[in-house]
Amino acid sequence: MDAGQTGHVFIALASHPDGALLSPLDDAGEPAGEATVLARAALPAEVSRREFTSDRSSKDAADRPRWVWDDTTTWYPPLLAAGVRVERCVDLRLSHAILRNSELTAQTPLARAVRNGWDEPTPEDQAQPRDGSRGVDEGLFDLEPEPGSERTSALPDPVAEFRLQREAVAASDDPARIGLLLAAESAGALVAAEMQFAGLPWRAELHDRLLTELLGPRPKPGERPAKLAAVLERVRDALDAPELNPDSPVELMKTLQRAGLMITSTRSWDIKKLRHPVVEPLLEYKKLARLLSANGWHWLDANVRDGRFRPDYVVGGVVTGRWASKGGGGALQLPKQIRGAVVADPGFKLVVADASQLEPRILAALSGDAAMAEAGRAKDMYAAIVARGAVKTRDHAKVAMLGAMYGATTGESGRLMPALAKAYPRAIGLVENAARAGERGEVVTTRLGRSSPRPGANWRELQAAAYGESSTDADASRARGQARSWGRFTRNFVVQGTAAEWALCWMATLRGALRELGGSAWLTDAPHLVFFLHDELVVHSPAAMTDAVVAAIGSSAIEAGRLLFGSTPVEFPLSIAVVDSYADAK
DNA sequence: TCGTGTCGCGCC
DNA sequence: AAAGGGCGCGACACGA
Repeated sequence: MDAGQTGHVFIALASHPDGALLSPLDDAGEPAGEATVLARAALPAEVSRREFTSDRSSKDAADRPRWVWDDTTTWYPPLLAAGVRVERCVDLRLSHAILRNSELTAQTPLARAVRNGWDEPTPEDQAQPRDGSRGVDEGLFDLEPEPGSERTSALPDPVAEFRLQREAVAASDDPARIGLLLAAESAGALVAAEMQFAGLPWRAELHDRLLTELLGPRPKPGERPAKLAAVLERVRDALDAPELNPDSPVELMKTLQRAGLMITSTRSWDIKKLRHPVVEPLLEYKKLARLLSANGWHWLDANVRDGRFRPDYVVGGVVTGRWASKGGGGALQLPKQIRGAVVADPGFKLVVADASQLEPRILAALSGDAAMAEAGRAKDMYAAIVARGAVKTRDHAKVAMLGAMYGATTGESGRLMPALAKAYPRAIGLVENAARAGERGEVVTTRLGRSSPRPGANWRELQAAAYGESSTDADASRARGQARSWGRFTRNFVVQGTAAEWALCWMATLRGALRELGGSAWLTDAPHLVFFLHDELVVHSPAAMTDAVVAAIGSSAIEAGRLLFGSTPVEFPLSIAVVDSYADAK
């Protein structure tokens, strides 16, 4: 992957009454050839032609096109469905969101412009009744949309926007970093579309078997499965409450209190601390009930088709730059209990890789703390922290590092902080500074230039009021609490956000390597990404090619570290497993 | 009966 | 071993 700074051919795609308008552009977004109009139906063939007439074997990639479009989620799926992949793109909507907020581009015309269509969420996110029905009052002022024009008016001219974006990058405090971030984000958008197209291999019959083992056979609608019902009876007996419905927190809390238990919540973690015969069956009930409602037969029916689970990934859906998912899938929360349903196709393997202790390593590299970076060279960073003598045990090292990144102040984690700060002053100083900035309402920024949002109007009013003459102690206390809370957010933002950048670079680099490995084979016949979970990814690969895939995953991780940090002593080790079933990884 | 808010819990 | 960050979702609670 590269930052797209120089030498590339850009081709903007825009909706047009007759189909699509193709506009060749140069680095600055100025016309670099004649614009042409194509019928939509002719677009895949033309995109394919432009991709393949590029000289793939050349080391100089200057003539490979970079497709410039408003939104990857609207342009790319139809191309994939037509059997056409693209190598690179510029996703203007995602790029705009980054440039609009980044401290690195704050002084540019793009960032200073009034909010416009590019600041709106992607069209799919806008309210649309799920079942297609409309309320009676809706539509009174609706005009009949012209055929094919639904999206045309959604976003302004992509060529003008692209020009503004190139200008903003060039004028930024660090064009290489922000350029890399935009390239990585756009590559992520391509991966997300390709992963949804390919789908995660999912064996419904194995899922059903897992559910049956844990819950009992699939019950009639409205009934509890047998094993869940049995556990429920044990809960009711233990509390002498034959009608109890533990799914109701209110009811459960009252019943527990009636049984003499001092409790103010019904969370498993709180219930675990009680000593009462109900604890064991109740925790068991909660676990099984959760499985049934979140990933039971209903989930299976709704989300798995033709042996594939195809989640909706939302690139940049989290303010820190992590991905989110939407729809009933819950793709980023797949419980370990059901991962046994994810099984490679015949002749294929799953290559599952995750970055070990990613966030503490990111902090070490980001801060340039030589002592922590030294620990960050080790395969087990926490053990290395113990070896330095900062803390006594590996568990302490882990809890202390988590506390440093999340902002723990109390408990064991809080008590360990002074020792950690003494051993690693620069690293801890970095997160402390980020926290103080947040408490003052200021913005913090990741390694590549993604900036945190500013706190909302309520927060600012609360802070201002705390300093007013009529403020009470309660006002001041509440304001302090809110300020610290925002500080914990900005503290975590720099680490989580930079880790997300590392993961994006890792995945984008790997995507390119897998494409090389696949040669002329179509996406799903060659090794291809099928899942991504913050610091973990899964490649579905022909069994004969897994050695090469493992090597590519490793070299991509090294490249990601180099892209973000240049030369750093910190290493980013992976644990990689080649398996048939996802449940067998780790 | 509906939409919205809260809780609890899955993942990192 | 702690209760600190980020999410999405289902179920329940509640008010219109």
